[in-house]
Amino acid sequence: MFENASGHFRSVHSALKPKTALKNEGADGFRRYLSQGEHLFYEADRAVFVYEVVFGSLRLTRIQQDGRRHVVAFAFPGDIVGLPVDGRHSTECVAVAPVEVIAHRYDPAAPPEQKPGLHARVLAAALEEIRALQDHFLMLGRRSAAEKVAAFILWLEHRIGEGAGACRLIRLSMNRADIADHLGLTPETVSRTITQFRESRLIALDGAQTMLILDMPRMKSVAEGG
Amino acid sequence: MFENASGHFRSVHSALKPKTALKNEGADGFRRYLSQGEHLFYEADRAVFVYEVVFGSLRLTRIQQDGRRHVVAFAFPGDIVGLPVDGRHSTECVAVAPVEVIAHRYDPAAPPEQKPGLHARVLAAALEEIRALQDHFLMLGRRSAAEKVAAFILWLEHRIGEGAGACRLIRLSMNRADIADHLGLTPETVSRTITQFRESRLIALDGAQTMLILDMPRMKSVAEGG
DNA sequence: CGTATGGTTGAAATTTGTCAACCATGGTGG
DNA sequence: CCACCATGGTTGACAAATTTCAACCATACG
Repeated sequence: MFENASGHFRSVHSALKPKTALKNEGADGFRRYLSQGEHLFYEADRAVFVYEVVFGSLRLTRIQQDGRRHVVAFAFPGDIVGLPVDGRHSTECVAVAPVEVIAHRYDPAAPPEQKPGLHARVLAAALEEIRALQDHFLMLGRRSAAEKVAAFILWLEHRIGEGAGACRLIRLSMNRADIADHLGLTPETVSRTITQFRESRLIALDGAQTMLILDMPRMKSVAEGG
Repeated sequence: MFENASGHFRSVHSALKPKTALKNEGADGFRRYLSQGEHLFYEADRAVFVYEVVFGSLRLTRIQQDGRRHVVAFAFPGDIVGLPVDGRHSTECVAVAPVEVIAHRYDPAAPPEQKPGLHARVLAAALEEIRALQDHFLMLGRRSAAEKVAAFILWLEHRIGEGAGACRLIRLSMNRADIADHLGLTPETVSRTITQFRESRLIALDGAQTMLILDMPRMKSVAEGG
């Protein structure tokens, strides 16, 4: 259950900056801290704020009538999430790891002169997100499971990869089901594909969440269907 | 070949409004006319204008290194295409039917006060496009070919459907390969699926490009995996 | 009327999904 | 401090769906 998440991150940060978060509630640029599993917002919520991710990982999800879920995107530090469509959020947003965001009160209908800096950033974020979504299409379109998973690993590496000697280290904050719902695969297929990558020494794993890319060039070639 | 497209639409419009198109070249709000197969812009072109579609159908495509193609979107009257990312077009844009657009000189970095109306419209278009792309994800994610094609037909109906007695008429301006590359399927699978729909009296066809939806409720239920 | 393009159909092969069982890990409670 | 349990992850065998490759048909245009 989400509710019993350890919360140690949250307590740390809440302890450090609780007054900021509380006293600025409703104002501009205040911070919010989420522990794993907590919602930042829900689909169809009235959108009052946009959020700048400072720390952690978020998952943006849309759910269909029949219950099927689609993970539209993952967000990492530097991203802006919560762009409104017709004044509402078009996805739900959940922390998949402890998160810190800055909330900015934002109304796309308001005159841009009012907050020129924020307005420009939101527009840039929107245009950038369009490209990211288009990139994601190339990932979902007629591609094999191996190509999809390799492309996803490379994208993650690009966003949150850490150096590790000659290799690159990725800490996966999302689980296999999240990845599957992002790539249009089943968790079983994702798992099998990762196993194949491990058996062919493309990657190494330490537990399920820590991945080491052993051979970047080959990973790139797999992602491109080589 | 694109080059030998009939051009009769173009000639009509060029004959009617050639001076407007020419004398306003470089200015704001001038019109452009394209015949089938002509490019409005190419991927990675420097983006100087955004285009408001007045008439016709456009196809937005991204191409991968290995030559595989993805149809990111189709655009119809009322849409705005050509939103820049980092000052460049992120897709190529081709007319799949004769097209009329209004070109607006647009620089996202310019102060919004300069063209408040256009700026607001572009932002709204960007936010709307994000939702449309997210919707499209639900279409590409783990869904059967029948669900994808049905959802696409319903979307087309919503955008360009015409009344036809109790039924709804759609004039498909794109070919089967375009649809396939949009849905992440092969042209053969698209064709087979449409044939099934016809055989089960969900739709009727007049040639390959004119489709009549005979049973909207059932079409909706197929799109949702019913 | 012939040709080219796009569309359709068929049969076989491949991939992925499904269902089920099993394993690993980490947090909880004894 | 250790055992247990729950969750998520992995693996296997089978079924289902889609792709592939090939041939054939229809339509529009020269």
